Amino acid sequence: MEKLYAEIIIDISHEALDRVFSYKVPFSLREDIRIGQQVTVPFGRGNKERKGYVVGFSNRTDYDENKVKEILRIDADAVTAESRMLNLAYWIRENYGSTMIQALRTVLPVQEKMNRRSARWIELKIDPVHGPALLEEYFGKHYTAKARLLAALLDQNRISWEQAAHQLKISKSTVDSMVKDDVIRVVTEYYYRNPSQQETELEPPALLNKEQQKLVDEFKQDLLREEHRVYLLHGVTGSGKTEVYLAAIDEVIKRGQQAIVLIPEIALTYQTVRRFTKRFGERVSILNSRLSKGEKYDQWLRAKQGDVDVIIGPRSALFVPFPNLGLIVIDEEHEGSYKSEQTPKYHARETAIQKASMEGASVILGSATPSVESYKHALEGKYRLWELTKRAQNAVLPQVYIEDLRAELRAGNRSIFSRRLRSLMEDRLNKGEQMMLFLNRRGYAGFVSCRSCGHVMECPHCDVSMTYHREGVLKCHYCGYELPMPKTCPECGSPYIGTFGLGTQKVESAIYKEFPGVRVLRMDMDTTRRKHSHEEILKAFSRGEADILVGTQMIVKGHDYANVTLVGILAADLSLHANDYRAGERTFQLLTQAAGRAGRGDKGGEVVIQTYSPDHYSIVTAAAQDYKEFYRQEIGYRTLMKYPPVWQMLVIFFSGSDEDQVKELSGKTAEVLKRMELLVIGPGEASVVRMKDQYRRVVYIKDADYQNLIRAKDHVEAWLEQQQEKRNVLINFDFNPMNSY
DNA sequence: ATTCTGAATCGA
DNA sequence: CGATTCAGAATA
Repeated sequence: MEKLYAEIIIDISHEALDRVFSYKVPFSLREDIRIGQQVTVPFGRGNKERKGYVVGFSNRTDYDENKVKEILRIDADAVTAESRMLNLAYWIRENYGSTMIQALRTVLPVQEKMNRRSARWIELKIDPVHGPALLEEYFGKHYTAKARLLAALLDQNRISWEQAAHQLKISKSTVDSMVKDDVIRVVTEYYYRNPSQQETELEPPALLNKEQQKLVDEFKQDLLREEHRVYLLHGVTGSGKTEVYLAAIDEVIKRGQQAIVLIPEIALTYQTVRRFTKRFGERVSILNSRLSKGEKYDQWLRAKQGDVDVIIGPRSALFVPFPNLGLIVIDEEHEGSYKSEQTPKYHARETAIQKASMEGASVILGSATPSVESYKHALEGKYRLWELTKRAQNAVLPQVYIEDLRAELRAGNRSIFSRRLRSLMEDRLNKGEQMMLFLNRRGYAGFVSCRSCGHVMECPHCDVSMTYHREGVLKCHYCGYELPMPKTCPECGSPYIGTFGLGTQKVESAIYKEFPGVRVLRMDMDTTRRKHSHEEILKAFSRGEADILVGTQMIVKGHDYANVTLVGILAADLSLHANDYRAGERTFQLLTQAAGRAGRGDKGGEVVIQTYSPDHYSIVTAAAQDYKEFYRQEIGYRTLMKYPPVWQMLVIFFSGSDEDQVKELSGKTAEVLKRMELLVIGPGEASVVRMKDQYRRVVYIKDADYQNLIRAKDHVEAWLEQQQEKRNVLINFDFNPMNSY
């Protein structure tokens, strides 16, 4: 096609500009211009220079030809989005609701080309046999600098530029002169900045057990037949899922293809990367948000040029431009962090499956507690279900006790530890074994209220109760606002103002009080704010510097400690009564994982789950480590309540500083939707009515068909466009949300 | 998102 | 009557 006109997306995120604009391609650029390139174009009345992306070409235009402007230039130092990335961006925009430019920015994790790092070396160009003669000549002429360099080069055949300059005191003019005489040459070698920097020796692959081997064989068969499926690998903790990933990746690499490994949290990168480098050596790389721009660009380039086979990283690593992608592995696929918090709110699992189908690659989803979504797909045959039932290295399941906190209270036990937990803790302290106590709330106490009038201290910006921290401050966990703890009630002046509920800080104090002399480490958002504090605390614990590790959910992820033989979950109900439909699932996952921390060595372990709802199916099935029964109960609840994955759900979220405007717009939107014969709930207040001084309202839509929800989103977007009055209300779409609103 | 335009309002 | 402000329109 003649490239007379280019279709350009302008780099401005606004719905009104979220379409293509035609520009003339000047003759001088016709040879070089490509789809996906970043270009600079004049835009608007002032012909202000703007960046844009080429998304297509045409030899005619529907627009008034006299008004069509010319592309100014191609931005050579920008990264190009290949057409497959553009296609994926279109898909993300369609399925999650965003502007094209937001979707493009998502699939282009690296935006800008960085200078390559290089090293310069000086090498001998003449045959070394002529060296001594030349050296004589230099000495004769008192060319001392040249002689020094030549002598050094005869000794070791290459010398770095830095070494020559600093140690041998050779100036650039000396080098230039010798290069001119064809005695030496200067070579420039480019290298990649390497963020992983792990010197690990290669290890032979571990022998697979029968179960694992069967799955890997099946994977091989499918590859041979060019069948690219999605596999759900359901394996109990310690059943060797990673071995299966490694073997599958090995197969893909043998075919000359590459693999992406997604992991839920940056904190786990180090451990994971080490296992992969032990198997695949240098050809493994990482990509995450903590890398510098230069490091990111280099990893991106290595992948693009086929210099790495495996890339490991969180959600965003999905968009690495491998030339021939063969496999995407998603470890701990149930994790909420795979869903983006920013627009477009894409889910990495769904997006990975889409990407894989576009590029002819396979997907392996792995988890000990699969998401209800994935398990449903697996049972329906949409995914291939793989199961690993045997724990490796003869490890045994821990003994789990459920302790009813109501019964404790009736028996006169007012401590935060049940009688059983307390006696087991004493036992472990006597034996010198370690334990972990888990509580899903940081701070000292839940909330602060007045015993006389019932007034609860709330954040002035957020309509949530504030949390007491031991330093005598009240903190808002939503916006970070802090207040000194008042001496008297600000409402009635009564001095009887006090703390209620339980936080990790209070647990720590309670341990010191009930077990004097015990060594405790606490790990939560407040103690891990510094960059490596997370790893430092865990390392200190594994070195045995504490008897008890107290923490929020961050302590239950990964990390095996042979000496931990007791895990206490102090209040399992905290996550159970969160007001969203995933609360039961999250509780099950949390408890299963926490229980999995006990007895990773050969000592066997015990787990105590303290709860006010000992009969709840999430708790009972987690204690029994019975995923299938949990799924049966959970899917029943989801079916009954028309929740995902049985039905599909779209949340439209409104927020703004003017409460009336937010109310009006959300109300009107709901009316528009109700006319579409959709199941519309709301508008209602968000669970946090006001956050950072912004009023928040939500409308929920449910439908059996996801496509209908996309249609609803498109309809609302079009309708909003028509609304004339100036909008000061922010509107967000979230499909099948992971967190509550 | 940003800029330009023309109408409405303001101050003398 | 010119200056200033503001809503609205257009962006190729």
